[in-house]
Amino acid sequence: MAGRPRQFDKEQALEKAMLLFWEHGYEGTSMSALVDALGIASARIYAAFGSKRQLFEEAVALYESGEGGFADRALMLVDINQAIRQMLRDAVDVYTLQDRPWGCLVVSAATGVAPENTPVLAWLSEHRRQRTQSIIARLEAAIEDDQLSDAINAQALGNFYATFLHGISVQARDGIPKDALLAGVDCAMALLPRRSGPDCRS
Amino acid sequence: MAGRPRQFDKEQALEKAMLLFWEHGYEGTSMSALVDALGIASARIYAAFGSKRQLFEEAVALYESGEGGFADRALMLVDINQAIRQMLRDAVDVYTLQDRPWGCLVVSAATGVAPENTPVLAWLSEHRRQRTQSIIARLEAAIEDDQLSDAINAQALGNFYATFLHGISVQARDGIPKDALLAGVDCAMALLPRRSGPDCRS
DNA sequence: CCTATTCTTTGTCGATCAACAAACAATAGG
DNA sequence: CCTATTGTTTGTTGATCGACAAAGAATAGG
Repeated sequence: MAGRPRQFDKEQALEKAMLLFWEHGYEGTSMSALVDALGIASARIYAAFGSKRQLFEEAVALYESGEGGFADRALMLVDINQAIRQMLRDAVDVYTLQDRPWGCLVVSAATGVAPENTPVLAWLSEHRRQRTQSIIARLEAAIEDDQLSDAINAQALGNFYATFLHGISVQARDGIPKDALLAGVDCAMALLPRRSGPDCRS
Repeated sequence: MAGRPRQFDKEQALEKAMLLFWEHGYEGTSMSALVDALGIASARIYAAFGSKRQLFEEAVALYESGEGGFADRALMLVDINQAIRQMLRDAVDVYTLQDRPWGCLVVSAATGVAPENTPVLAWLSEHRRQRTQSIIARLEAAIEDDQLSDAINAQALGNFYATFLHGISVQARDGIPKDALLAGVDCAMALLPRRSGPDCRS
């Protein structure tokens, strides 16, 4: 191996890029904005990441391995009630962090995109659908596990929680205070009974 | 009064513009796209509407006087249960119309905007906050009216429904089928008791 | 008909968009 | 030290962005 060593921290640059995409979305983040924020020339960005699109995808991967991965982590809890509650509370936490853009990168960056960039939109949409499926799968596992009554419609309830989760992102981006969001979460949790109580049969 | 009469239908043009903004957001809709869709030169658009920004605001007003006004209309129903249910079901209806863009214009057009256009973002955010307040006000009126127990926290429950409502827009835009969304709505309605049942105390 | 007023067309403005080419700089292996 | 390789800098590409100026076309009141 030979060649001149890289003079900037790629990981550090990627994180800065992620924050920009998080705040302004895919198209809202221009190359010149990236050049300013990362402190490196555009040609270097292309050399290191290939294209704006690839840089964005790496940024999303970084997001999901960090702040954005809360849902997957919470859903691993053995108790279904704790799992869902943790997921929603973490969502509120992450979406209202003081030194980060409000809301979810994967939700926020998705809309307001010119026709030529709709593939980006579809790609993010797939991410969100995946999240919905994870929630449904977790509920089904809980029913299998006898943590939840098998009278419960996992599909419907999972869609409900996914919808609510994505709604939190919109609300957080609008600056709705954290405690207001948490109060909403408490409401939503009332729909998850322990084998009896208010349910969500089909 | 004198002068050459306008040769195109302004209302018709505005509706086409609204559909474009609905689908692609504010920045995602370029002037040239508007020129193509409206079939009139850009200078005519500026003469008729002033600026892209003003055209957008007129488009949003048109949206809210039509499809987007379902929430205000539903919340006028005397029965609180019917009002909330109607609002959520109408949301699903409007956000999944076959010949319209999926999701809500006011939610979708808001994100993914370059820094110089953040005022547009804030303006739409204010619209959404207004919607949240309408829901809370309606719940408070129902408590006053004795339709709901005064043990209910209207603030929390209103935030919950607003969050869920905005989540529906995200889900609909992702192509989640209408019946799945309606199943989620049924879940959410279980949180609105008639003076007793599962509640949402503070 | 004449003139003031309004609409419409054509053309273009400077700025910015994402992307890259070519030249220069620095390192590694030999 | 030499050369192949890779990183960096500079400058520019054609396209497109939102916005408008200027000139021509069509109507009204007089």
